[in-house]
Amino acid sequence: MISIKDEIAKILDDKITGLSYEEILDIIEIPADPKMGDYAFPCFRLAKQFKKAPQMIAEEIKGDIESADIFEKTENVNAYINMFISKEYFIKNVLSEVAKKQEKYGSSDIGAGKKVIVEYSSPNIAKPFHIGHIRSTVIGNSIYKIQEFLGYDTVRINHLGDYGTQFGKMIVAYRKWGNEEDVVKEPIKTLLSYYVKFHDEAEKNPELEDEARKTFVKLENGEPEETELWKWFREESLKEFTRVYEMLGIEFDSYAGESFYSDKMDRVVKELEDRNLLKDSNGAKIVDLEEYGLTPALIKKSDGSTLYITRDIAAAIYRKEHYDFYKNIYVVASQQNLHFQQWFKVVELMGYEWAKDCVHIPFGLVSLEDGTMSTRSGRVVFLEDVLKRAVLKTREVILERGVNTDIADDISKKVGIGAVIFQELSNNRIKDYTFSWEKVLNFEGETGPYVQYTHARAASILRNSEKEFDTALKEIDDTDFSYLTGEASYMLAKLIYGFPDVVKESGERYEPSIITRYIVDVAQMFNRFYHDEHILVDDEKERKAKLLLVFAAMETIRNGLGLLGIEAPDRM
RNA sequence: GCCCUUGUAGCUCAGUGGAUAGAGCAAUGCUCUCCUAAAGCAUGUUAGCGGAGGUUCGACUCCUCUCAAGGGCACCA
Repeated sequence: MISIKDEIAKILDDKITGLSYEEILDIIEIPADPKMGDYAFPCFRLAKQFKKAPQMIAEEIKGDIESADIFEKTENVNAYINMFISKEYFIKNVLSEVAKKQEKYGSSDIGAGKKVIVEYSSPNIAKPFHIGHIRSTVIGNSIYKIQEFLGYDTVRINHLGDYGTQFGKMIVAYRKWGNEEDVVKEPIKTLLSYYVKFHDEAEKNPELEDEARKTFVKLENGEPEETELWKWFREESLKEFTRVYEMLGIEFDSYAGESFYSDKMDRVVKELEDRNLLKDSNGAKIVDLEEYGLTPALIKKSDGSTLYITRDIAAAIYRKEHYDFYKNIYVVASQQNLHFQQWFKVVELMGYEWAKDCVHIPFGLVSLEDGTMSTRSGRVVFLEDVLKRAVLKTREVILERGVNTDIADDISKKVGIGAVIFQELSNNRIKDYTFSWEKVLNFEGETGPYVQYTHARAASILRNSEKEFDTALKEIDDTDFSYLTGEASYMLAKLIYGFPDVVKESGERYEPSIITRYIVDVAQMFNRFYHDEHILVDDEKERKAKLLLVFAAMETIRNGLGLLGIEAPDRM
């Protein structure tokens, strides 16, 4: 696709002395109101340099460029040079590009040959997968998809919380009160009940804590019995997590969790010692970070055991050596900001220049209407329940609308789950929010179902005129795009044109909501076009041109939804 | 006490220096003999962007101070 902005920059660069091509490119903007043009070049910045009033400069430059054939017209308004692009030229440019790229439209190869690791989801074994976990899971998945679309080689890592003293507790509790059948039947719930019981009992009988610690040491030392139990807990938990991942359509390349690094931590401690970074403090070993304005990083407890900061450092080193990443991304709650700042700094002090390539992508907190979530007190909303209810609600709506029952199941899954994901990815990830059933089950306005519905409408039109659309695609060079210069169709084409930049921006900022917002805009504009203009008109040339626009809108929405991890059903 | 984040319409949120600050929800009215009404259209002197200073030709956007809410601050992860 021809970059219109580049074309304009070239034209301006020929006429303006004293500004580089890049500077010009940087100044060109898109006016807030399309009535003011497709692109604008504000001249205020040039006033000092040229020692002239901005209005005059604008007038002169305008005179120099107005004859260029990509412009329909140019205007000078309050020192802005407003440029109107020739509509047919513009539309042809965009629609040809979408027709050529199709499911690849919006993608890029800027990441070619570079490896990006995305760590996300990372639930704790034997603990419920609740609504709080949706954030890392869904945001991380979308970030992975966006990076991949930008051409990066990606590795998806689920850094399971499968290690630590808690497993000593679990093993002790299981041996005391557990039973195999219950665990197999309902692993998470059962294991959690053991865990809760352990804490209750430990209050009366503190020796249990000791026993748990000793048991964890046995596990660390690879004692067969403990290892066997631990493996079993892990597998049973994973089965349950996998069920949710399947519903969400999420996969991982690696489930190397905390336990995977258990034998890789001595090396970290040794390197820290060799570099004289470790200090004794109240019997514990720390890295003092005071001169960087951070509290100390606790590497080893006074009892000699390690902490998760050490595991994260070991994991990062392993990943660098094993994958040689270009970026190492952690999609983890903002509560852990300090933790990441600390260990990124420690890795830097260890002399690893790649410390700068590690990025923490924080996100805000989810709370419930009656307060923060608490597993122990039962104040928790299970993610699986949310997904199931969304699917059920969708099914009701579908049946009301008289959709064929044999496709109802498939569609209600795609739409229901899509609604939940879409909602999650609608706002800037840093915002906190309160979970509400009413909100997650609302399907009107700026929601997933709205966008999917728009896509289904477009798909339906193309289905109804399949053969004609095929020939329109083949004969795209002969298309008369003047039929698409109406307000809604031209604005729609302009929006579609912006998709590749939107993908890049959301990739650079690790912000999926940019795409969510954008596809809502595309859907809104498509719906306006759909109402304003009849698409399957009698005139063949007009019909073909319109079909190409419908196709471009549909592809853009479909590709955008794909980047969010949401399916785009062809009918609903 | 220190550090981080957030504070924009009744509600939920967009808007990472540029032209009169935008959506959705909620409210009222209208549009299905016409490509799917999970849609579209119209109606708000709806907020001057928590507050005060400053930088800039220009600030919701950058800086300083301040208020409020959330999170974090060593042997949990």
